[in-house]
Amino acid sequence: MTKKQTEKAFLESYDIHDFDVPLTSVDMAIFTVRSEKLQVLLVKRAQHPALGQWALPGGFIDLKLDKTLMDTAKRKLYEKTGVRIPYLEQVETFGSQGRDPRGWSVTISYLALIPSDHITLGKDDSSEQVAWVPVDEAEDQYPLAFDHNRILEACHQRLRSKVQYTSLPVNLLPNEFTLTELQQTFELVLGNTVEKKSFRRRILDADILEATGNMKTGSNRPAKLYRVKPEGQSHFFTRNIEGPR
Amino acid sequence: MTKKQTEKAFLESYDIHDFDVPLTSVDMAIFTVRSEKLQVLLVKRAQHPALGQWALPGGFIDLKLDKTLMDTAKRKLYEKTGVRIPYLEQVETFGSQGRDPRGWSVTISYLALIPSDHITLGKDDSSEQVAWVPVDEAEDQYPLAFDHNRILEACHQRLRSKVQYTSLPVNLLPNEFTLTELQQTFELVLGNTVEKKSFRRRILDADILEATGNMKTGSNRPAKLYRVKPEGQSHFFTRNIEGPR
DNA sequence: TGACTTAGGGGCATTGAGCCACTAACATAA
DNA sequence: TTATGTTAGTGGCTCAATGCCCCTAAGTCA
Repeated sequence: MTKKQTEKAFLESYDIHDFDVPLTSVDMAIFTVRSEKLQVLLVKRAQHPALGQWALPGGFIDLKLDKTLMDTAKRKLYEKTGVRIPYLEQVETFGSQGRDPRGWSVTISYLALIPSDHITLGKDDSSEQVAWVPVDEAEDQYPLAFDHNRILEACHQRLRSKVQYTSLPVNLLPNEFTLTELQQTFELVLGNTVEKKSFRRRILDADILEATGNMKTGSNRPAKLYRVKPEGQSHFFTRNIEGPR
Repeated sequence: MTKKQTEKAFLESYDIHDFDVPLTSVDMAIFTVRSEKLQVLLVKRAQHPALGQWALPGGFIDLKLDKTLMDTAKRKLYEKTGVRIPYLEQVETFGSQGRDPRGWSVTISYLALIPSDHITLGKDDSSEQVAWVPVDEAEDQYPLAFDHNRILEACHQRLRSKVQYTSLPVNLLPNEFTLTELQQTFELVLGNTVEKKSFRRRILDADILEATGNMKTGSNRPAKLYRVKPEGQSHFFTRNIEGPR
């Protein structure tokens, strides 16, 4: 018997149902900016366990539909928001004996950023109650299901941390935006102010934006409109931005 | 019937064996410095699938023994190296339909750093063949089992990236070390040279080391010995280090 | 036409890193 | 005892990026 035949025989006799394995799911923190606040999407659980509690959207891997974990995340995001191509990044995997009453479970958490003008709730047929909640409120005033408060904090922390040295917040804005809007979005995510000149120098030197020539009009000098260059999605800067002391 | 009773009933009737779930495991890249090279621990698989191929150490979660994913990682690390308290960090979770011939599978990867003087191979009773391999060789010349080449690259990349702005490499050295040894370790991990003065300024300004007063003797000026301050395990710097142009 | 508001940039001060050369402290050999 | 070689450790200049302040630009509106 060759080694290959042996492996084939092994695989034929293998059945995962014979083993004790953890439950494995995907949960995600979907962020956007609404009413000048960083907000996160929550769903009210329509099923046991934790029925009726607020939770991060998520669910099990569909072994038929999904080819990768990212597929599961994309599917969930689309079901909840109707957004197909957002910024999506894996954050951290939580797994323990007690985090789900059903037993040993593992959840892979994802961070999603979607533009504020792309929100179309209710594509989902699960008839779950869905709400956008300011992140600070969600962290401090909502007792989320399972360990979702911890997951949310991990995602929020990752977001804040990456904003220090990347251009991530462009994914929270519509296609076209002004530098002032971009700066305000940075400030929202960072939670502190940013020095205007340093910010503009940094963004423009990074060469990730292109002006669209149009102007945004108001009762003052119009601002140039920019959009992200095709390959400029996630640029890394060299230093931090800090506000005035 | 109250809500709580309903949940209890739900949990009693719940059986994970009724569902299709992915296989879930933990794999890890254990790094150390040997012969002035960054090396990684590989094991030769003693079981199907991929029997006889080199792979990263890892295995399934023991739902009885392990309370968290970190426990699984610690247990595996101890089995292979005899090290109990290393630097251990979760890196990335890989999950897909095809990465394991047994079917849909998920693996949570961990990065471990152990001091070069703590290595005691063979605590394991699995009688697997175990080897330290220079990382570059492992990546380029070893066709690892499953998607372990990709996992190794992710861990290696995470390590290199974090060395840019943290003091991680102290975990690759014995308790006491000289600044020159520390610099050499940084250079090994980074793959390029580091400017001496800048390096020392940065490390000492960070205030994460304390001199032990002793000196290391040689045929030249003795170097001060340092050790990591109790709470200085993983300091974050503000900027990058770069070698001469 | 002047007041008001936000966009955008000029230019200097400050800070931290790169760099090189210099001194310090040992062993060893003449 | 002294010269020599080697590595440890530092002083101090240069350069580049950022912080900071304030000026100008370009609109609306009364």
